[in-house]
Amino acid sequence: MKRHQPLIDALARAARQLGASPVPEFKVEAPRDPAHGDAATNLALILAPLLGRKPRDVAQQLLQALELPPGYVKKVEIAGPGFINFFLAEAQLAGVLDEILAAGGHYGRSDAGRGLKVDVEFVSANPTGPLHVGHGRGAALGDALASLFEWTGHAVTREFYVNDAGVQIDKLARSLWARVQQQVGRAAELPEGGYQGQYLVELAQAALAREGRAFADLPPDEGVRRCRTIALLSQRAEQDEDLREFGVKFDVVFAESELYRERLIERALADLAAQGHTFEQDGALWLRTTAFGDDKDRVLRKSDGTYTYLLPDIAYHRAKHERGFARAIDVWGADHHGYVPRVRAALRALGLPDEFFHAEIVQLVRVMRAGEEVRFSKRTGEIVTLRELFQETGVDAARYFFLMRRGDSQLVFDVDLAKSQTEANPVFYVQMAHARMSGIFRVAAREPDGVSAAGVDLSVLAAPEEVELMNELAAFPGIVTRSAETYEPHRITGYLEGLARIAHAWYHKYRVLAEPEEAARLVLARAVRQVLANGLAILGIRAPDRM
RNA sequence: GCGCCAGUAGCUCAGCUGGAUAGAGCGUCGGCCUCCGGAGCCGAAGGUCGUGGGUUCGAAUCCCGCCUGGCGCACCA
Repeated sequence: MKRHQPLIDALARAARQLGASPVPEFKVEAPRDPAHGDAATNLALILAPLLGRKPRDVAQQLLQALELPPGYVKKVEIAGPGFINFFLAEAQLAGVLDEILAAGGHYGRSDAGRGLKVDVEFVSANPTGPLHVGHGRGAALGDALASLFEWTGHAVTREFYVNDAGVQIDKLARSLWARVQQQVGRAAELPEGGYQGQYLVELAQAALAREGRAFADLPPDEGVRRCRTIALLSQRAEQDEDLREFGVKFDVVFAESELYRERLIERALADLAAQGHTFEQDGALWLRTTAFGDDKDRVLRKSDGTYTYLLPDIAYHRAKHERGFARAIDVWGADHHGYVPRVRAALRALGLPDEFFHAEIVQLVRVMRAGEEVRFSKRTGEIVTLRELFQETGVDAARYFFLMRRGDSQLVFDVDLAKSQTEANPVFYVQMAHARMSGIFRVAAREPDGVSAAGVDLSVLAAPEEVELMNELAAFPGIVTRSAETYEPHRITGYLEGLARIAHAWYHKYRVLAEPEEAARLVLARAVRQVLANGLAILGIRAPDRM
């Protein structure tokens, strides 16, 4: 049942009695300021112009017509321009605690997604080098989004796409071959736009050590071919290991080469052509994406006969649809955002529904250390790798920092703050709140899960901080739903910081153990601990019992 | 030039399917340790919400113009 449903129903009935038919949409929500009660509605403000009366008069009449279940509210008042504020009875407020204890690790889950199959593709880094901090942000965000969809009742697949068939891999292979030659003292130059990172030097040394010096004397074609396999496997293995340690696990790793092997690319091309969406010009084959919302037409097959990247991507997304997904969500870096309209247009051309494809764009990450920006550039070989970052800050802090800003705002990652063990560090602050709640049970020598609300008088939880806590706890399921709907995990971090703040203040001001309110406060402490843990679980961050 | 994203406190950012006095953290200043963890808590100062219009009873939030920054505008990926 939706929160405050009895209130919503009663208000709607009252509105009908005043002659509003149909009843317009109105809100019942928790006011920002606790002094405005536990729930407030703008119904009178909405109704006033329709009824041609002043909002406060309408509010007055609504209250006269309002019939609520007995014992539901403690106090009702008309405030401001015509808001109606409700102060709920303690027993009503405390109902959320029963709910949380009963649901446990499921509190906040919903079936809003009705089992819809969703594919979340993220990271999808080219296998041409180590993962950097930008990939880390994509990894944290994609994983959290996937988790949010699970929490809202979707059937989720986490997917990684490997570009193992493009020209970048050729460059990588030839770069490695050049490094091999250099290792044996030959003057070889990296190819134009090749990969300059130190990791290829190390890989060349490892390859020579394993294959022997004869490896460097292979014919160039054969050597490059071998280098391609060596580089691909080694880069993929390293990326997988980084991701594993970062706490991200993929259900599917899909290789571009599979699209060729399965002839999905030719099929996509043939279907597009058969439907008359392609044309030839200047020796190339074009897709008429302008007919589907793009601002210019795009080349599918270049005049040299090779395909552009767009075509495999079309085939790939269509394959996702054919695999049964109702939604395909791609987490992409900001440098790819211009690519969205043409993919969308192409999928329209193939007749896929518009809501099938969603690209979530992640803006760039700047790393700050000791007040200065740490520069990184893949081209010059100087980079901040994801691994370096999370080894320094810890995985929890890194994930949290990547998630605490909206994806479409640029992120300044303060390494010193992420490492600090103080209240200034939000992830520490939230985890500390969980540890403190756990500490109460440790001192009481009780298992948190053994605490029950049965037979406990929860109406003694009447302190302002306690009312605020219960309202905050009750808001959690709505936050999860909204966060999933808007693709915004940062709503969860913001919520957790708010909940932690109230929890710390409550903990500091009131004792739990050896007080007359002990039984009720233990119930509250368990509920707070549970919701903190659930929120952290969505983000893939540990909820420690002690720090 | 065109497109996307952003511009909110000294700094980093929330708030954006319109709602009450625009919030948090950092930093600054000032309080609080017999007491479940002071690894914490409480308070103060600090804002023309880039800017100019518009819609509305009501705009940080919606619409339009302009300014600034990032990214993108390939027969690259």
